[in-house]
Amino acid sequence: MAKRLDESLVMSLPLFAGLQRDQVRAILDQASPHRHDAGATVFAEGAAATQFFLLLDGHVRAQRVTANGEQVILHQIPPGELFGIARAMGLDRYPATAVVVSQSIVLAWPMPCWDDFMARFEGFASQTFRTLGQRLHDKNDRIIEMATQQVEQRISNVLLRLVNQSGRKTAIGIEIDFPITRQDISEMSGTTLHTVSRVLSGWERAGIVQSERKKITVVQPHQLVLLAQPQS
Amino acid sequence: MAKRLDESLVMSLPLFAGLQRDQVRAILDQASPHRHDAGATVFAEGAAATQFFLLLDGHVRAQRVTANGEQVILHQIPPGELFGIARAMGLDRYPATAVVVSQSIVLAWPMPCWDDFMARFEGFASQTFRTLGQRLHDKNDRIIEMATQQVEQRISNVLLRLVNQSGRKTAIGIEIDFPITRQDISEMSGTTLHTVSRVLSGWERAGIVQSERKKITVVQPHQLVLLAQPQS
DNA sequence: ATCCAACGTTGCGCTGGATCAACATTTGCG
DNA sequence: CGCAAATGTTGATCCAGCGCAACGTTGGAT
Repeated sequence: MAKRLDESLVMSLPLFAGLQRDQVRAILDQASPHRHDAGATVFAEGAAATQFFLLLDGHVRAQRVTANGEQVILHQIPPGELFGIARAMGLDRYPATAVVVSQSIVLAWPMPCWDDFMARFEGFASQTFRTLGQRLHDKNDRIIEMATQQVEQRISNVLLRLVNQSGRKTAIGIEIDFPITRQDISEMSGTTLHTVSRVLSGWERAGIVQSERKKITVVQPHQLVLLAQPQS
Repeated sequence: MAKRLDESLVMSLPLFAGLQRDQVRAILDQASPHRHDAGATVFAEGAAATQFFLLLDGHVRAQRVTANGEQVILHQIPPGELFGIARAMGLDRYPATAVVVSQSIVLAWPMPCWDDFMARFEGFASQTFRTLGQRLHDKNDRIIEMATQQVEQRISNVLLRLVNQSGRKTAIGIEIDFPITRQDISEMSGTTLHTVSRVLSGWERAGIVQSERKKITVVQPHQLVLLAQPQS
Protein backbone atom coordinates (compact mmCIF):
# COMPACT_ATOMS: atom_id res chain seq x y z
CA MET A 1 0.00 0.00 0.00
CA ALA A 2 3.02 2.21 -0.39
CA LYS A 3 1.95 3.72 -3.69
CA ARG A 4 0.08 6.98 -3.44
CA LEU A 5 -2.93 7.75 -5.54
CA ASP A 6 -2.24 10.22 -8.28
CA GLU A 7 -4.36 13.37 -8.22
CA SER A 8 -4.65 13.42 -11.97
CA LEU A 9 -6.85 10.32 -11.80
CA VAL A 10 -9.67 12.30 -10.33
CA MET A 11 -8.96 15.98 -11.02
CA SER A 12 -11.10 15.87 -14.13
CA LEU A 13 -14.19 14.56 -12.34
CA PRO A 14 -16.97 17.09 -11.83
CA LEU A 15 -16.93 16.16 -8.16
CA PHE A 16 -13.52 17.75 -7.76
CA ALA A 17 -14.00 20.65 -10.12
CA GLY A 18 -12.89 23.88 -8.56
CA LEU A 19 -10.74 22.25 -5.92
CA GLN A 20 -7.05 23.02 -5.55
CA ARG A 21 -4.53 20.27 -6.15
CA ASP A 22 -3.60 20.13 -2.49
CA GLN A 23 -7.21 19.91 -1.45
CA VAL A 24 -7.67 16.92 -3.73
CA ARG A 25 -4.47 15.54 -2.25
CA ALA A 26 -5.95 15.83 1.23
CA ILE A 27 -9.09 14.03 0.17
CA LEU A 28 -7.24 11.25 -1.59
CA ASP A 29 -4.92 10.69 1.34
CA GLN A 30 -7.85 9.58 3.39
CA ALA A 31 -9.12 7.13 0.79
CA SER A 32 -8.25 3.50 0.52
CA PRO A 33 -8.20 2.14 -3.00
CA HIS A 34 -9.56 -1.31 -3.79
CA ARG A 35 -9.65 -3.51 -6.82
CA HIS A 36 -12.67 -5.76 -7.01
CA ASP A 37 -13.32 -8.62 -9.39
CA ALA A 38 -16.62 -9.26 -11.09
CA GLY A 39 -19.13 -10.74 -8.69
CA ALA A 40 -17.67 -9.15 -5.58
CA THR A 41 -19.99 -7.38 -3.16
CA VAL A 42 -18.83 -3.91 -2.16
CA PHE A 43 -21.48 -3.61 0.50
CA ALA A 44 -24.67 -5.43 1.37
CA GLU A 45 -28.19 -4.19 1.88
CA GLY A 46 -28.89 -3.57 5.53
CA ALA A 47 -25.24 -3.48 6.58
CA ALA A 48 -24.00 -0.59 8.69
CA ALA A 49 -22.96 2.21 6.37
CA THR A 50 -19.38 2.65 7.51
CA GLN A 51 -17.88 3.82 4.23
CA PHE A 52 -18.75 5.68 1.10
CA PHE A 53 -17.22 5.05 -2.28
CA LEU A 54 -16.11 6.51 -5.57
CA LEU A 55 -16.08 4.30 -8.63
CA LEU A 56 -12.91 5.11 -10.53
CA ASP A 57 -13.17 2.48 -13.20
CA GLY A 58 -15.34 -0.48 -14.00
CA HIS A 59 -19.01 -1.10 -13.33
CA VAL A 60 -20.99 -1.54 -10.16
CA ARG A 61 -24.69 -2.02 -9.77
CA ALA A 62 -27.09 -1.47 -6.92
CA GLN A 63 -29.67 -4.19 -6.44
CA ARG A 64 -32.17 -5.45 -3.96
CA VAL A 65 -33.74 -8.80 -3.25
CA THR A 66 -37.44 -9.13 -2.56
CA ALA A 67 -39.03 -11.28 0.11
CA ASN A 68 -39.62 -13.76 -2.71
CA GLY A 69 -35.95 -14.00 -3.51
CA GLU A 70 -36.34 -12.13 -6.76
CA GLN A 71 -33.60 -9.68 -7.63
CA VAL A 72 -34.21 -6.21 -8.99
CA ILE A 73 -31.40 -4.09 -10.37
CA LEU A 74 -32.05 -0.56 -9.21
CA HIS A 75 -29.18 1.36 -10.61
CA GLN A 76 -26.01 1.00 -12.57
CA ILE A 77 -23.23 3.26 -11.33
CA PRO A 78 -21.12 4.86 -14.03
CA PRO A 79 -17.39 5.44 -13.49
CA GLY A 80 -16.65 8.71 -11.73
CA GLU A 81 -19.71 8.61 -9.53
CA LEU A 82 -20.05 8.40 -5.77
CA PHE A 83 -22.03 5.54 -4.31
CA GLY A 84 -22.89 4.15 -0.93
CA ILE A 85 -23.57 7.67 0.31
CA ALA A 86 -26.20 6.57 2.79
CA ARG A 87 -25.08 9.27 5.17
CA ALA A 88 -26.17 11.99 2.76
CA MET A 89 -29.69 10.66 2.88
CA GLY A 90 -29.76 10.42 6.63
CA LEU A 91 -29.44 6.63 6.67
CA ASP A 92 -27.05 4.59 8.75
CA ARG A 93 -27.52 1.40 6.77
CA TYR A 94 -27.08 0.78 3.07
CA PRO A 95 -30.46 0.56 1.37
CA ALA A 96 -29.25 -1.79 -1.36
CA THR A 97 -26.47 -4.19 -2.24
CA ALA A 98 -23.59 -3.03 -4.45
CA VAL A 99 -22.25 -5.74 -6.72
CA VAL A 100 -19.27 -5.46 -9.03
CA VAL A 101 -20.12 -6.29 -12.63
CA SER A 102 -16.68 -6.12 -14.19
CA GLN A 103 -13.30 -5.57 -12.62
CA SER A 104 -13.47 -2.23 -10.90
CA ILE A 105 -11.31 0.24 -9.07
CA VAL A 106 -13.04 1.77 -6.10
CA LEU A 107 -11.95 4.37 -3.57
CA ALA A 108 -13.38 4.03 -0.10
CA TRP A 109 -13.58 6.63 2.66
CA PRO A 110 -14.69 6.13 6.24
CA MET A 111 -18.17 7.55 6.58
CA PRO A 112 -17.18 10.23 9.12
CA CYS A 113 -15.27 11.92 6.31
CA TRP A 114 -18.59 12.63 4.63
CA ASP A 115 -19.74 15.43 6.90
CA ASP A 116 -16.24 16.80 6.90
CA PHE A 117 -15.99 16.94 3.10
CA MET A 118 -19.47 18.37 2.78
CA ALA A 119 -18.60 21.16 5.14
CA ARG A 120 -15.17 21.92 3.74
CA PHE A 121 -15.59 21.62 0.00
CA GLU A 122 -18.10 23.79 -1.74
CA GLY A 123 -18.70 21.68 -4.82
CA PHE A 124 -19.12 18.45 -2.92
CA ALA A 125 -22.65 19.17 -1.80
CA SER A 126 -23.84 20.67 -5.06
CA GLN A 127 -22.38 17.85 -7.08
CA THR A 128 -24.01 15.31 -4.81
CA PHE A 129 -27.33 17.10 -5.20
CA ARG A 130 -26.91 16.87 -8.92
CA THR A 131 -26.18 13.16 -8.75
CA LEU A 132 -29.20 12.49 -6.56
CA GLY A 133 -31.36 14.63 -8.82
CA GLN A 134 -30.18 12.69 -11.83
CA ARG A 135 -30.96 9.40 -10.15
CA LEU A 136 -34.38 10.63 -9.14
CA HIS A 137 -35.03 11.61 -12.71
CA ASP A 138 -33.91 8.25 -14.04
CA LYS A 139 -36.11 6.45 -11.58
CA ASN A 140 -39.11 8.54 -12.56
CA ASP A 141 -38.48 7.62 -16.17
CA ARG A 142 -38.31 4.01 -15.22
CA ILE A 143 -41.52 4.15 -13.21
CA ILE A 144 -43.30 5.72 -16.15
CA GLU A 145 -41.96 3.05 -18.45
CA MET A 146 -43.04 0.26 -16.18
CA ALA A 147 -46.45 1.79 -15.75
CA THR A 148 -47.21 2.46 -19.38
CA GLN A 149 -45.01 0.49 -21.74
CA GLN A 150 -44.97 -2.99 -23.13
CA VAL A 151 -42.16 -5.38 -22.44
CA GLU A 152 -40.50 -4.88 -25.80
CA GLN A 153 -40.36 -1.12 -25.30
CA ARG A 154 -39.00 -1.47 -21.80
CA ILE A 155 -36.23 -3.74 -23.00
CA SER A 156 -35.37 -1.27 -25.77
CA ASN A 157 -35.14 1.47 -23.21
CA VAL A 158 -32.90 -0.58 -20.96
CA LEU A 159 -30.57 -1.35 -23.85
CA LEU A 160 -30.49 2.25 -24.99
CA ARG A 161 -29.67 3.41 -21.51
CA LEU A 162 -26.85 0.90 -21.21
CA VAL A 163 -25.51 1.82 -24.62
CA ASN A 164 -25.57 5.51 -23.80
CA GLN A 165 -23.88 4.99 -20.49
CA SER A 166 -21.39 2.30 -21.35
CA GLY A 167 -21.39 1.88 -25.08
CA ARG A 168 -18.19 1.28 -27.02
CA LYS A 169 -18.08 1.80 -30.76
CA THR A 170 -16.99 -1.23 -32.73
CA ALA A 171 -16.89 -2.22 -36.39
CA ILE A 172 -20.45 -3.51 -36.43
CA GLY A 173 -22.16 -1.21 -33.97
CA ILE A 174 -22.14 -0.11 -30.36
CA GLU A 175 -21.22 -2.72 -27.84
CA ILE A 176 -22.10 -2.74 -24.17
CA ASP A 177 -18.68 -2.82 -22.59
CA PHE A 178 -19.33 -5.08 -19.64
CA PRO A 179 -20.65 -8.63 -19.40
CA ILE A 180 -24.42 -8.74 -19.27
CA THR A 181 -26.81 -11.68 -19.27
CA ARG A 182 -30.47 -11.99 -20.29
CA GLN A 183 -31.21 -12.46 -16.64
CA ASP A 184 -29.59 -9.09 -15.89
CA ILE A 185 -31.68 -7.37 -18.51
CA SER A 186 -34.82 -8.97 -17.16
CA GLU A 187 -33.97 -7.67 -13.69
CA MET A 188 -33.59 -4.19 -15.12
CA SER A 189 -36.81 -4.25 -17.09
CA GLY A 190 -39.14 -6.09 -14.78
CA THR A 191 -39.67 -9.16 -16.90
CA THR A 192 -38.31 -12.70 -17.21
CA LEU A 193 -35.16 -13.98 -18.83
CA HIS A 194 -37.29 -16.06 -21.17
CA THR A 195 -39.07 -13.07 -22.56
CA VAL A 196 -35.81 -11.17 -22.89
CA SER A 197 -34.29 -14.07 -24.76
CA ARG A 198 -37.22 -14.22 -27.15
CA VAL A 199 -37.18 -10.50 -27.79
CA LEU A 200 -33.43 -10.41 -28.39
CA SER A 201 -33.66 -13.40 -30.72
CA GLY A 202 -36.26 -11.51 -32.69
CA TRP A 203 -34.10 -8.42 -32.88
CA GLU A 204 -31.11 -10.48 -33.89
CA ARG A 205 -33.15 -11.96 -36.76
CA ALA A 206 -34.17 -8.42 -37.74
CA GLY A 207 -30.53 -7.34 -37.67
CA ILE A 208 -31.04 -4.77 -34.96
CA VAL A 209 -28.68 -6.30 -32.44
CA GLN A 210 -26.00 -8.92 -32.45
CA SER A 211 -25.13 -10.89 -29.39
CA GLU A 212 -22.89 -13.50 -27.97
CA ARG A 213 -22.79 -14.98 -24.54
CA LYS A 214 -22.79 -12.13 -22.03
CA LYS A 215 -22.24 -9.61 -24.77
CA ILE A 216 -24.63 -7.45 -26.73
CA THR A 217 -23.91 -5.16 -29.64
CA VAL A 218 -26.51 -2.78 -30.94
CA VAL A 219 -26.18 -2.67 -34.70
CA GLN A 220 -29.04 -0.31 -35.51
CA PRO A 221 -29.52 2.05 -32.57
CA HIS A 222 -32.06 4.04 -34.54
CA GLN A 223 -34.36 1.05 -34.91
CA LEU A 224 -34.13 0.53 -31.19
CA VAL A 225 -35.11 4.12 -30.56
CA LEU A 226 -38.19 3.59 -32.71
CA LEU A 227 -39.10 0.45 -30.81
CA ALA A 228 -38.70 2.28 -27.51
CA GLN A 229 -41.33 4.83 -28.52
CA PRO A 230 -44.82 4.13 -27.31
CA GLN A 231 -46.72 2.96 -30.37
CA SER A 232 -49.59 5.23 -31.28
CA MET B 1 -51.30 41.11 1.21
CA ALA B 2 -50.85 43.16 4.35
CA LYS B 3 -50.92 40.21 6.69
CA ARG B 4 -47.57 38.79 7.62
CA LEU B 5 -46.94 35.12 7.86
CA ASP B 6 -46.64 33.89 11.39
CA GLU B 7 -43.38 32.14 12.24
CA SER B 8 -45.15 29.62 14.39
CA LEU B 9 -46.71 28.11 11.29
CA VAL B 10 -43.40 26.71 10.21
CA MET B 11 -41.11 26.70 13.23
CA SER B 12 -42.01 23.11 14.01
CA LEU B 13 -41.02 21.83 10.56
CA PRO B 14 -37.77 19.84 10.42
CA LEU B 15 -36.67 22.16 7.64
CA PHE B 16 -36.43 25.06 10.08
CA ALA B 17 -35.19 23.12 13.06
CA GLY B 18 -32.24 24.83 14.65
CA LEU B 19 -32.95 28.22 13.14
CA GLN B 20 -33.51 31.31 15.25
CA ARG B 21 -36.85 33.03 15.15
CA ASP B 22 -35.43 36.03 13.31
CA GLN B 23 -33.80 33.80 10.72
CA VAL B 24 -37.14 32.16 10.03
CA ARG B 25 -38.62 35.65 9.89
CA ALA B 26 -36.10 36.63 7.22
CA ILE B 27 -36.93 33.55 5.17
CA LEU B 28 -40.67 34.03 5.45
CA ASP B 29 -40.45 37.67 4.49
CA GLN B 30 -39.24 36.66 1.07
CA ALA B 31 -42.04 34.16 0.53
CA SER B 32 -45.34 34.82 -1.13
CA PRO B 33 -48.19 32.74 0.19
CA HIS B 34 -50.82 31.31 -2.15
CA ARG B 35 -54.05 29.47 -1.71
CA HIS B 36 -54.85 27.03 -4.50
CA ASP B 37 -58.05 25.17 -5.13
CA ALA B 38 -58.27 21.54 -6.13
CA GLY B 39 -57.32 21.07 -9.75
CA ALA B 40 -55.01 24.07 -9.94
CA THR B 41 -51.59 23.66 -11.46
CA VAL B 42 -48.76 25.06 -9.35
CA PHE B 43 -46.23 24.61 -12.12
CA ALA B 44 -46.10 22.67 -15.35
CA GLU B 45 -43.61 20.16 -16.66
CA GLY B 46 -41.03 21.83 -18.85
CA ALA B 47 -41.74 25.34 -17.61
CA ALA B 48 -38.85 27.53 -16.49
CA ALA B 49 -38.16 26.82 -12.84
CA THR B 50 -38.51 30.34 -11.46
CA GLN B 51 -39.79 29.48 -8.01
CA PHE B 52 -39.60 26.80 -5.39
CA PHE B 53 -42.35 25.97 -2.94
CA LEU B 54 -43.25 24.77 0.50
CA LEU B 55 -46.55 23.02 1.01
CA LEU B 56 -47.99 24.32 4.26
CA ASP B 57 -51.31 22.58 4.14
CA GLY B 58 -53.27 20.49 1.72
CA HIS B 59 -52.12 18.02 -0.91
CA VAL B 60 -50.15 18.40 -4.10
CA ARG B 61 -49.01 15.72 -6.48
CA ALA B 62 -46.29 15.54 -9.07
CA GLN B 63 -47.29 13.90 -12.31
CA ARG B 64 -46.15 13.48 -15.86
CA VAL B 65 -47.90 12.78 -19.12
CA THR B 66 -46.50 10.27 -21.59
CA ALA B 67 -46.29 10.73 -25.33
CA ASN B 68 -49.46 8.64 -25.43
CA GLY B 69 -51.33 11.06 -23.25
CA GLU B 70 -51.36 8.69 -20.30
CA GLN B 71 -50.82 10.25 -16.91
CA VAL B 72 -48.55 8.82 -14.27
CA ILE B 73 -48.56 10.12 -10.72
CA LEU B 74 -44.96 10.19 -9.58
CA HIS B 75 -45.18 11.55 -6.11
CA GLN B 76 -47.58 12.86 -3.55
CA ILE B 77 -46.16 15.73 -1.53
CA PRO B 78 -47.03 15.70 2.15
CA PRO B 79 -47.64 18.95 4.03
CA GLY B 80 -44.44 20.49 5.34
CA GLU B 81 -42.31 19.44 2.42
CA LEU B 82 -40.46 21.46 -0.17
CA PHE B 83 -41.27 20.88 -3.80
CA GLY B 84 -40.34 22.32 -7.15
CA ILE B 85 -36.72 22.43 -6.08
CA ALA B 86 -35.40 21.91 -9.58
CA ARG B 87 -32.47 24.16 -8.80
CA ALA B 88 -31.16 21.74 -6.20
CA MET B 89 -30.88 19.08 -8.85
CA GLY B 90 -29.16 21.33 -11.33
CA LEU B 91 -32.24 21.74 -13.52
CA ASP B 92 -33.65 24.97 -14.86
CA ARG B 93 -37.00 23.51 -15.85
CA TYR B 94 -39.49 21.59 -13.76
CA PRO B 95 -39.32 17.89 -14.55
CA ALA B 96 -42.99 17.26 -13.73
CA THR B 97 -46.31 19.00 -13.29
CA ALA B 98 -47.52 19.86 -9.79
CA VAL B 99 -51.28 19.64 -9.41
CA VAL B 100 -53.28 20.56 -6.35
CA VAL B 101 -55.45 17.73 -5.09
CA SER B 102 -57.32 19.49 -2.33
CA GLN B 103 -57.31 23.09 -1.28
CA SER B 104 -53.75 23.91 -0.34
CA ILE B 105 -51.65 26.65 1.16
CA VAL B 106 -48.33 27.03 -0.56
CA LEU B 107 -45.40 29.34 0.05
CA ALA B 108 -43.40 30.37 -3.00
CA TRP B 109 -39.89 31.79 -3.16
CA PRO B 110 -38.10 33.14 -6.20
CA MET B 111 -35.56 30.55 -7.27
CA PRO B 112 -32.53 32.78 -6.67
CA CYS B 113 -33.30 32.51 -2.96
CA TRP B 114 -32.41 28.84 -3.15
CA ASP B 115 -28.65 29.21 -3.37
CA ASP B 116 -28.82 31.92 -0.78
CA PHE B 117 -30.72 29.79 1.73
CA MET B 118 -28.53 26.80 1.06
CA ALA B 119 -25.44 28.84 1.80
CA ARG B 120 -26.76 30.65 4.84
CA PHE B 121 -28.72 28.04 6.71
CA GLU B 122 -27.01 24.92 7.87
CA GLY B 123 -30.01 22.64 8.14
CA PHE B 124 -31.43 23.59 4.78
CA ALA B 125 -29.02 21.48 2.78
CA SER B 126 -29.05 18.49 5.08
CA GLN B 127 -32.83 18.50 5.30
CA THR B 128 -33.10 18.69 1.54
CA PHE B 129 -30.70 15.77 1.24
CA ARG B 130 -32.90 13.84 3.55
CA THR B 131 -36.00 14.65 1.53
CA LEU B 132 -34.36 13.63 -1.72
CA GLY B 133 -33.03 10.48 -0.12
CA GLN B 134 -36.48 9.63 1.11
CA ARG B 135 -37.97 10.15 -2.32
CA LEU B 136 -35.27 8.03 -3.89
CA HIS B 137 -36.04 5.29 -1.42
CA ASP B 138 -39.77 5.47 -2.12
CA LYS B 139 -39.18 5.30 -5.83
CA ASN B 140 -36.95 2.30 -5.46
CA ASP B 141 -39.69 0.60 -3.50
CA ARG B 142 -42.15 1.43 -6.19
CA ILE B 143 -39.89 0.13 -8.94
CA ILE B 144 -39.48 -3.12 -7.08
CA GLU B 145 -43.21 -3.38 -6.63
CA MET B 146 -43.91 -2.77 -10.26
CA ALA B 147 -41.25 -5.25 -11.29
CA THR B 148 -42.26 -8.09 -9.03
CA GLN B 149 -45.77 -7.74 -7.70
CA GLN B 150 -49.25 -8.46 -8.96
CA VAL B 151 -51.79 -5.72 -9.44
CA GLU B 152 -53.68 -6.48 -6.25
CA GLN B 153 -50.52 -6.17 -4.18
CA ARG B 154 -49.53 -2.95 -5.87
CA ILE B 155 -52.91 -1.42 -5.16
CA SER B 156 -52.67 -2.50 -1.52
CA ASN B 157 -49.29 -0.84 -1.28
CA VAL B 158 -50.59 2.37 -2.82
CA LEU B 159 -53.49 2.47 -0.37
CA LEU B 160 -51.25 1.74 2.58
CA ARG B 161 -48.87 4.49 1.56
CA LEU B 162 -51.71 6.98 1.24
CA VAL B 163 -53.19 5.93 4.54
CA ASN B 164 -49.84 6.28 6.30
CA GLN B 165 -49.19 9.64 4.79
CA SER B 166 -52.63 11.18 4.87
CA GLY B 167 -54.86 8.93 6.90
CA ARG B 168 -57.45 10.28 9.30
CA LYS B 169 -58.95 8.09 11.95
CA THR B 170 -62.73 7.85 11.83
CA ALA B 171 -65.38 5.74 13.52
CA ILE B 172 -65.17 2.93 10.98
CA GLY B 173 -61.49 3.00 10.08
CA ILE B 174 -58.81 5.17 8.55
CA GLU B 175 -59.93 7.51 5.85
CA ILE B 176 -57.77 9.05 3.15
CA ASP B 177 -58.26 12.72 3.81
CA PHE B 178 -58.33 14.06 0.29
CA PRO B 179 -60.52 13.26 -2.70
CA ILE B 180 -59.21 10.34 -4.70
CA THR B 181 -60.64 8.51 -7.68
CA ARG B 182 -60.10 5.00 -9.06
CA GLN B 183 -58.39 6.69 -11.95
CA ASP B 184 -55.94 8.31 -9.54
CA ILE B 185 -55.15 5.01 -7.90
CA SER B 186 -54.62 3.40 -11.27
CA GLU B 187 -52.15 6.14 -12.17
CA MET B 188 -50.26 5.47 -8.97
CA SER B 189 -50.15 1.73 -9.39
CA GLY B 190 -49.59 1.34 -13.11
CA THR B 191 -52.89 -0.28 -13.95
CA THR B 192 -56.33 0.70 -15.26
CA LEU B 193 -59.29 2.25 -13.52
CA HIS B 194 -61.35 -0.82 -14.41
CA THR B 195 -59.04 -3.15 -12.58
CA VAL B 196 -58.87 -0.81 -9.59
CA SER B 197 -62.65 -0.67 -9.48
CA ARG B 198 -62.93 -4.43 -9.55
CA VAL B 199 -60.32 -4.90 -6.84
CA LEU B 200 -61.89 -2.30 -4.57
CA SER B 201 -65.33 -3.80 -5.09
CA GLY B 202 -63.90 -7.12 -4.01
CA TRP B 203 -62.32 -5.61 -0.91
CA GLU B 204 -65.52 -3.80 -0.10
CA ARG B 205 -67.41 -7.10 -0.25
CA ALA B 206 -64.76 -8.60 2.03
CA GLY B 207 -65.18 -5.71 4.46
CA ILE B 208 -61.59 -4.55 4.12
CA VAL B 209 -62.39 -1.10 2.78
CA GLN B 210 -65.42 1.11 2.49
CA SER B 211 -65.73 3.72 -0.18
CA GLU B 212 -67.88 6.42 -1.59
CA ARG B 213 -67.33 8.59 -4.57
CA LYS B 214 -63.82 10.07 -4.31
CA LYS B 215 -63.46 8.76 -0.80
CA ILE B 216 -61.88 5.63 0.56
CA THR B 217 -61.78 4.36 4.12
CA VAL B 218 -59.63 1.43 5.11
CA VAL B 219 -61.56 -0.60 7.64
CA GLN B 220 -59.08 -3.42 8.17
CA PRO B 221 -55.57 -2.09 7.61
CA HIS B 222 -54.09 -5.35 8.77
CA GLN B 223 -55.81 -7.33 6.03
CA LEU B 224 -54.43 -4.86 3.53
CA VAL B 225 -50.93 -5.37 4.88
CA LEU B 226 -51.33 -9.09 4.36
CA LEU B 227 -52.52 -8.57 0.79
CA ALA B 228 -49.55 -6.33 0.09
CA GLN B 229 -47.10 -9.07 0.99
CA PRO B 230 -45.79 -11.08 -1.94
CA GLN B 231 -47.57 -14.41 -1.72
CA SER B 232 -45.19 -17.33 -1.30
C1' DA C 1 -9.67 -33.98 -21.87
C1' DT C 2 -13.63 -34.16 -19.24
C1' DC C 3 -17.22 -32.49 -16.61
C1' DC C 4 -20.24 -29.34 -14.62
C1' DA C 5 -22.34 -25.06 -13.94
C1' DA C 6 -23.79 -21.03 -16.02
C1' DC C 7 -25.98 -19.18 -19.82
C1' DG C 8 -29.11 -19.16 -23.76
C1' DT C 9 -33.10 -20.82 -26.81
C1' DT C 10 -37.60 -22.27 -27.99
C1' DG C 11 -42.19 -24.55 -27.86
C1' DC C 12 -46.60 -24.78 -25.42
C1' DG C 13 -50.41 -23.79 -22.51
C1' DC C 14 -52.46 -20.81 -19.29
C1' DT C 15 -53.95 -16.71 -17.02
C1' DG C 16 -53.91 -11.95 -15.11
C1' DG C 17 -55.37 -7.95 -16.57
C1' DA C 18 -56.11 -4.97 -20.45
C1' DT C 19 -59.62 -3.71 -23.66
C1' DC C 20 -64.21 -3.09 -25.25
C1' DA C 21 -68.78 -2.15 -24.07
C1' DA C 22 -72.83 -0.91 -21.72
C1' DC C 23 -74.91 1.10 -17.99
C1' DA C 24 -75.60 3.32 -13.21
C1' DT C 25 -74.90 7.05 -10.11
C1' DT C 26 -73.49 11.53 -8.61
C1' DT C 27 -72.28 16.28 -9.13
C1' DG C 28 -72.08 20.77 -10.86
C1' DC C 29 -73.91 24.15 -13.85
C1' DG C 30 -76.88 27.11 -16.89
C1' DC D 1 -84.93 21.66 -12.56
C1' DG D 2 -82.81 19.29 -16.16
C1' DC D 3 -78.84 18.08 -18.52
C1' DA D 4 -74.05 17.07 -19.38
C1' DA D 5 -69.83 15.62 -17.55
C1' DA D 6 -67.41 13.08 -14.26
C1' DT D 7 -67.12 9.00 -11.73
C1' DG D 8 -67.95 4.20 -10.76
C1' DT D 9 -69.49 -0.77 -11.82
C1' DT D 10 -69.62 -4.99 -14.11
C1' DG D 11 -69.74 -8.42 -17.83
C1' DA D 12 -67.46 -10.49 -21.89
C1' DT D 13 -63.50 -11.21 -24.66
C1' DC D 14 -58.75 -11.40 -25.93
C1' DC D 15 -53.83 -11.75 -25.82
C1' DA D 16 -49.04 -10.44 -24.09
C1' DG D 17 -46.13 -12.42 -21.50
C1' DC D 18 -45.33 -15.71 -17.64
C1' DG D 19 -44.39 -20.40 -16.02
C1' DC D 20 -42.90 -24.76 -17.24
C1' DA D 21 -40.18 -27.87 -19.64
C1' DA D 22 -36.72 -29.60 -22.48
C1' DC D 23 -32.68 -28.95 -24.73
C1' DG D 24 -28.44 -26.69 -26.69
C1' DT D 25 -24.05 -24.14 -25.97
C1' DT D 26 -20.07 -22.17 -23.77
C1' DG D 27 -16.45 -21.62 -20.59
C1' DG D 28 -13.88 -22.58 -16.60
C1' DA D 29 -12.17 -25.80 -13.14
C1' DT D 30 -9.43 -29.88 -12.11
